[in-house]
Amino acid sequence: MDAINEVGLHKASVVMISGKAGVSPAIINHHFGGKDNLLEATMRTVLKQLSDSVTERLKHVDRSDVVARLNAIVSGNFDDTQTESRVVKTWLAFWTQSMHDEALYRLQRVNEQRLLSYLRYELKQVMPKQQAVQVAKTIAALIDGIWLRGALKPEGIDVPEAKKLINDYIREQLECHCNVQLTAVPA
Amino acid sequence: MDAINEVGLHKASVVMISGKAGVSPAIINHHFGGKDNLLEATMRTVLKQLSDSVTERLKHVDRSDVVARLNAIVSGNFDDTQTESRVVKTWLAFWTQSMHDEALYRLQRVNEQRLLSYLRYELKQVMPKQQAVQVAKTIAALIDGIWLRGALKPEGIDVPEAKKLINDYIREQLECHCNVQLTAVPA
Amino acid sequence: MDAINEVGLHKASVVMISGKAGVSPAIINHHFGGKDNLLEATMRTVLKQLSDSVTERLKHVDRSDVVARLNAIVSGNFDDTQTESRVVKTWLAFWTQSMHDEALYRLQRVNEQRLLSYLRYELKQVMPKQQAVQVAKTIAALIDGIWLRGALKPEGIDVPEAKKLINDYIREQLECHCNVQLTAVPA
Amino acid sequence: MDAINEVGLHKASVVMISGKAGVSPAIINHHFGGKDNLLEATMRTVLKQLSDSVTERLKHVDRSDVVARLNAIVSGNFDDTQTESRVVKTWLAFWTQSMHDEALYRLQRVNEQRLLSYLRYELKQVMPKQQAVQVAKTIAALIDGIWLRGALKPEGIDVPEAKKLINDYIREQLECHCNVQLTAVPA
DNA sequence: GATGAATGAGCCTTCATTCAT
DNA sequence: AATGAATGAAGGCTCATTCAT
Repeated sequence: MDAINEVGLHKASVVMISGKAGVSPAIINHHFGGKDNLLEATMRTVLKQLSDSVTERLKHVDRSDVVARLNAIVSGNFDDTQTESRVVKTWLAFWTQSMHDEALYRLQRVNEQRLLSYLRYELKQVMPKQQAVQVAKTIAALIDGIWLRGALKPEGIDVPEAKKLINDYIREQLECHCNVQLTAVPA
Repeated sequence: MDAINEVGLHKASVVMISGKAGVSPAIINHHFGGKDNLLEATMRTVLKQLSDSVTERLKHVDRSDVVARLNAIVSGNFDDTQTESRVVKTWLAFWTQSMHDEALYRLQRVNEQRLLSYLRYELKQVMPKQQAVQVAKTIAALIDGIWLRGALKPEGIDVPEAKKLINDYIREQLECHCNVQLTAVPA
Repeated sequence: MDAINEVGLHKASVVMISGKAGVSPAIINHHFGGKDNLLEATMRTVLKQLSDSVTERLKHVDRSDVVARLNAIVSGNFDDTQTESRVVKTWLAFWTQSMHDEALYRLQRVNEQRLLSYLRYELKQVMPKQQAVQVAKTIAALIDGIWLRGALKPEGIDVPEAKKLINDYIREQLECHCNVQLTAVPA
Repeated sequence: MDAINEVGLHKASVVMISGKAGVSPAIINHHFGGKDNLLEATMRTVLKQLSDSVTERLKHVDRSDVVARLNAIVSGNFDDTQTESRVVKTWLAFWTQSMHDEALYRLQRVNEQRLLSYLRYELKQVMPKQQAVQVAKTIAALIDGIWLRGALKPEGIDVPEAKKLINDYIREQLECHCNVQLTAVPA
């Protein structure tokens, strides 16, 4: 990730990467079986961290407080581990690459669906399924859109602002359109 | 763009590109001065088309109908010229590359600001400046987020759904929070 | 020669040369039939100037004043037309190239012999033939050696010093070893 | 050097050179860091051999026998390692190239100065400093001039004749003009 | 006579990968 | 498990030269 951060995936040679890691280039092939697989392994780590960030936050939130749970999901997506410059650039390289690499594509797809699934689950507590699907898509798009726009700026992602914009949307969405209480009745 | 679509920017060699264009590899360097500059020139064309898509649509909308104008801007961003697979993949490669190439970065920055500027201008007709800034950011993020999520799917971008999600947000935003009429009074 | 002066023969492309000349690259091939032939034509011009420099000076010197005639030959070899940086670098490129190009080699050979011939002719007026041959070789070597050493310095050739060193040698040679008068008796 | 000998520096491609060496082209860049640096490394070797040739000969000559020491220096400059065709052509290519390559130029400059320095040191034992400087320059020019003229002939350098011409000059110079003994008095 | 557009061949260099140690 | 040396394949780019105009 440090190599990608500095020169981009394309110019991050195995020699450079192994140099930063303090090992020989050969060992990378030995362990990972090629540069492509190294990127895949790297992303598995990052995706695991993302998953952990979200589940960890959800643990500490009451299951019936939908807004808080949605906020927790959003917050997890903007965890420090995901907004560092080196991670952000690796993500973008991963996305670009996933369009031409089956293994990476599957990884990306799983992650994409997981976010939607988390969001839908919560939203369905307080609104009709069809609407929940739509709002989930919108929230997911907001997360990715803000994340992407932040990634493309040298200042990086403004995490507090990101959370504010998305959480504002969530609150308004539930206030304006739900004739239900914002806090779901416990199942 | 066809070459990027098929194998990605990295593996799209000058020979492959020139082959698709039916010319010699040398002429590409002669005219564009290298592969990097070719990508830049390509993106200039795409960005011009995006700009044209938006301005063309705005021309046919009453200046006082803010919602319609915002919808036109959104629609322009999902124009056919921007949602083709080959264009979408080129965009993503461009973004990734712009993080390590000054010339590309400037291009990307200009485009980013232009969208925000268009959105803010319209929103300020019907809401306080500070709020307009925020809503503009949210709409921009939605456009990019939905665009990105669509880009990463093999089915491509679902344009009608994209417009619906974003326009819903716009309508709700103006209905819920503006004590002004949705159609601005003519100046 | 300007192109060679700036970047060396190798990197002096036909485009660069034609640019400096204010013509199209194609015309160079049309007129000279290739880059190699252009170098040959250039050297023919330079060699003609060298020849003219010497003969012109000899015209103004009494045929019986051997020392003065030798000095004139030396002086001709350090004429302004031969000691400019652009000419000097072209000469050196020519020499290097002449080892692998038959046409250039012939040109170089003719010039080499001409100098020796001039020198021998004069020296034989005042010393035995065998000795004249040797001294001629030494003078020729001095001319080329000083010229070369000057060529390799950024300050260029110090012409007055060059002439002094060589003419000193000539004078001493004729003073020390010739029991003949320094001025030959008219034939 | 074999490649330069056969086709000249320009046409001596890395592939040809590596072919002659029985290795892959890539290893040349790996070890030397490019074709330019390979030439530099080659010349360092040649210059070291030249330096060794001279110092080795000087070791076996009495410090007080100035003529013999000068002859030794001359002889060292016409050592077998310096007069082979492949070395001679490499030298000439090196000179030509040194005019447009900073690293090569420094190398060339050091070598040039070293010869003058050696010569001056000996000459100052038997003549005034100012005169020693001049004679040193003349001897150096003779060495280079004869070397160059020999280089340009297909027969190559006639080493015995070269030494004779230069040593004759040295002897005459010391006989004619020095009111000192040819053999310096021991310090 | 002169040119601009275009090309094909070739070169230097990079780099992921292999293999003997 | 780890490495240093080495390689083969490929890529971007340059350039002398050609050709229709």
